[in-house]
Amino acid sequence: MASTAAMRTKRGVERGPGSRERILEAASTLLAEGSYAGTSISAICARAAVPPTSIYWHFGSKEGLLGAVVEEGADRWFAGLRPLRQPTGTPHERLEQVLDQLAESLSRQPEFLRLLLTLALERKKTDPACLRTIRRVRKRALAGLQAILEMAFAAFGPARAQAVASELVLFALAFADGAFLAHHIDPRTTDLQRLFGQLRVALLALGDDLAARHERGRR
Amino acid sequence: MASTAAMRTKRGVERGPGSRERILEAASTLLAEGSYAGTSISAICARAAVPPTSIYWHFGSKEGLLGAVVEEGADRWFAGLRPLRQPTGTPHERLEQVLDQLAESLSRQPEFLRLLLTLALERKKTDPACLRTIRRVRKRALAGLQAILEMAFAAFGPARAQAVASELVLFALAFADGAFLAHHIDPRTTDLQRLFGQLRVALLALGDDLAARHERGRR
DNA sequence: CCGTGTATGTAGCGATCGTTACAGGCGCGA
DNA sequence: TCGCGCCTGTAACGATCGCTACATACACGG
Repeated sequence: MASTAAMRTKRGVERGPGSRERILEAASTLLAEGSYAGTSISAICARAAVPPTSIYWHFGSKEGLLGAVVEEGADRWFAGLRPLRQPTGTPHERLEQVLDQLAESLSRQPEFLRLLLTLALERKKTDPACLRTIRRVRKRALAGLQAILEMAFAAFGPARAQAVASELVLFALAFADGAFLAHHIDPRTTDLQRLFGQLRVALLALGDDLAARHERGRR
Repeated sequence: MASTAAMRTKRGVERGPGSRERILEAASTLLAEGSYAGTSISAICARAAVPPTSIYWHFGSKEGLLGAVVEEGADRWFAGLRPLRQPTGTPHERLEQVLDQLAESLSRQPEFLRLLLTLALERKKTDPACLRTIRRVRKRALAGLQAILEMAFAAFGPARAQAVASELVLFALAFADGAFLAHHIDPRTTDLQRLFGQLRVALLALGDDLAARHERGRR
């Protein structure tokens, strides 16, 4: 039943030779390079060196496994992000530092991102729970991005910086997704560094544009 | 064999009550909202009201059907794009007109785009033929986008406009992909119009930035 | 009328899918 | 030593997968 995964005690988790973690790792990898329907339980078993029954004991079903992969994968992914150093200098320099760190963090663990994008695209009708998790992860990413942008636009003053950042955060995330996708489709002709450099220029221009418009609106 | 689909004569195609087209349409729809592995032949048959043998007669295999869907879907998609009117006015106004038309054209037939993105994300290891087609479609889209951007930056002069456009075309496409994805994931909180408006400001700023840099490099 | 080629319909192939029943190994408290 | 709960191993379930052998229906040139 559904309670099996929840009722695991400390002792049980400690004793096992990490089979649960191996399953999650294998499933995460295979799901990221295939699709949900295209990733079979038996393939996950083979990769994790585990009998099918172990998967069902830990996660109850294939859907349950997917949920755990997304949920715990998100935790691990956010935990793996390098904490950002406080940027210094002009807004231009601040953005450059901060976007460089971001791009590096993103390209360091692309697997989970690919998994999320795949799931978001393919699971239109089914599994609202998974979609909810995806949206939650996305919200968390947006919050992180917003903090980054606020740092970069801090020269505008805190209130203005926050307003500008919240306006631009969706733009930045959409672009980051698209750049990631382009790199996935055709890594040879996709220069991520140049793209993120262009993003920096674009964000600065958008920030100035917004600031000017706010200024004009205030009078 | 593989020759079955190729050796269809004019007469045969004319006679059929459009079963081939019904299959393509059904497959395209189902593939776009599911995944390749998750879309079964029987589901396509049910939707197209066609026996499985018809699919195999027309396309030889599931892979063959996928290839035809992508190939002919691309043709139909490009054919369905509204021909762009020649923009007028300042670069700002030109870009606005041209991006508005583009956004409208994109949102009018999102199905094929979703299909392409799904396939691009999920089919990492397998099927190089399909990936090649995806890249070709992408190249065609890039060429179209480039023409659009050249129109918008025509005020820079033809040579400069072309240089600027070829620099920015990857940026624009990445952003368009990302915006499309964001809208797919969470349509409620994604304002495509605003995003494309921001893209316009960003492209103009990037164009100016590039022009200034070229100017500086020339001296 | 017959023969030919195009396209559909019927029935079922072996393989694999997600899942489960059930027995057994293992480490623990009693 | 025993029972008990955690976790693994064996074997198989019914369903569905992609695919095919084969017969049939229809339109045509001869």
